Amino acid sequence: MKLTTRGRYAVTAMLDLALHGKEGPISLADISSRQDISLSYLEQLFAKLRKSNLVKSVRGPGGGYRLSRDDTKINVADIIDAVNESTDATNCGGKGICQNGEMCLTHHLWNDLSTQIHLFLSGITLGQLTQKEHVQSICERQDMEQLAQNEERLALIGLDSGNA
Amino acid sequence: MKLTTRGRYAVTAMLDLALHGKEGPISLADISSRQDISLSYLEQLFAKLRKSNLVKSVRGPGGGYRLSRDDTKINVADIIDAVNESTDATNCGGKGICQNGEMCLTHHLWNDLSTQIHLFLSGITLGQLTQKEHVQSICERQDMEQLAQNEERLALIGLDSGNA
DNA sequence: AAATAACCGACTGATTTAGTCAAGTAATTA
DNA sequence: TAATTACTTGACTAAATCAGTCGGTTATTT
Ligand code: FES
Ligand code: FES
Repeated sequence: MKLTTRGRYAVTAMLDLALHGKEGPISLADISSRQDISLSYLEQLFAKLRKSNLVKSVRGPGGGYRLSRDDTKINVADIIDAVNESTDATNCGGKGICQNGEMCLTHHLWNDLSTQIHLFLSGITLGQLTQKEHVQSICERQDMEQLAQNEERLALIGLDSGNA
Repeated sequence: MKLTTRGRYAVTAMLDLALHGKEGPISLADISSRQDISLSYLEQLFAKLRKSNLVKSVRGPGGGYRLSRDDTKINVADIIDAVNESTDATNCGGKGICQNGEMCLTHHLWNDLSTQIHLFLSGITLGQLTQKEHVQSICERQDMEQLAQNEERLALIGLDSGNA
């Protein structure tokens, strides 16, 4: 079992995609500004997500990423697996060979924990998450913040071109 | 959420203690040989377990460690916490302040996962584990192996003193 | 006194994380 | 077709963490 910022970022970014990608692809720059995740790091993560067939990319201006299937068909465990963070809690990878070929004392315990975690995470789809009202309210807040940032940026550009 | 060899070793060692410590303290050397865990590393782990009041130590010859309370009163989550591997899956430590002070999109998800994991692990006591028949059979196997090793060792010592 | 076993702190090599950087490739649009 | 935009790829890095070692100290028993 491993759950670090990487897996959390991946799920967050995918949820952002599910929330905003209803029409047309979303650029990583957008996700980066809304979710405060480094653009370069997102690129790394989306390379893996694409290899696992969870997203499709569209190049060129106006391009970006879209989910490769319906958001009700993508669950959280899928995403975590895709970025190489397993939900397996055993040391042996489920093989029961910890103690030079033999099974260690606690193998069954970690195995049970693994199935527990996997059941939970694979039972939650992006579609379900988008329906939760706390997710929707946070999403709205983030949209507002991004809008404000854009206006600031535009104002700055206006000043710059005025001065230049 | 973090679960590495450290937490697994700690639980394994504590279970070994529950299984063998019915009468008298058990030395770390014993646990080390039965469970194939480095003695020095065990010392490190037991320092933490002692600080968390899960074990009591007895110094001197014949000394070792014993559980500081009944094995039905110690659960797996206790042990994992003691060696600094938390069962918390959030990034913010449950505070909801991931995104510069505000709550991130996926906070609730990780929070739910955390309670899920904690419920599971805190519901399993060492006492329960010692009752499981697969644990008992592995325990027997390990006892046999240790016995065999000791005999080998004694035989070697016998030869050595014969030659010296 | 000698043996035993816990205690302590510093140290290490290897791995992993989170993140950056720079060069490249593909698709639009003017 | 040229310029632009945005994804793609791979190499690189600083910092953190892990698993484990080592040497020495203290307490207890025989
Ligand atoms: S965790 Fe599977 S054998 Fe130890
Ligand atoms: S995990 Fe709690 S706010 Fe992000």
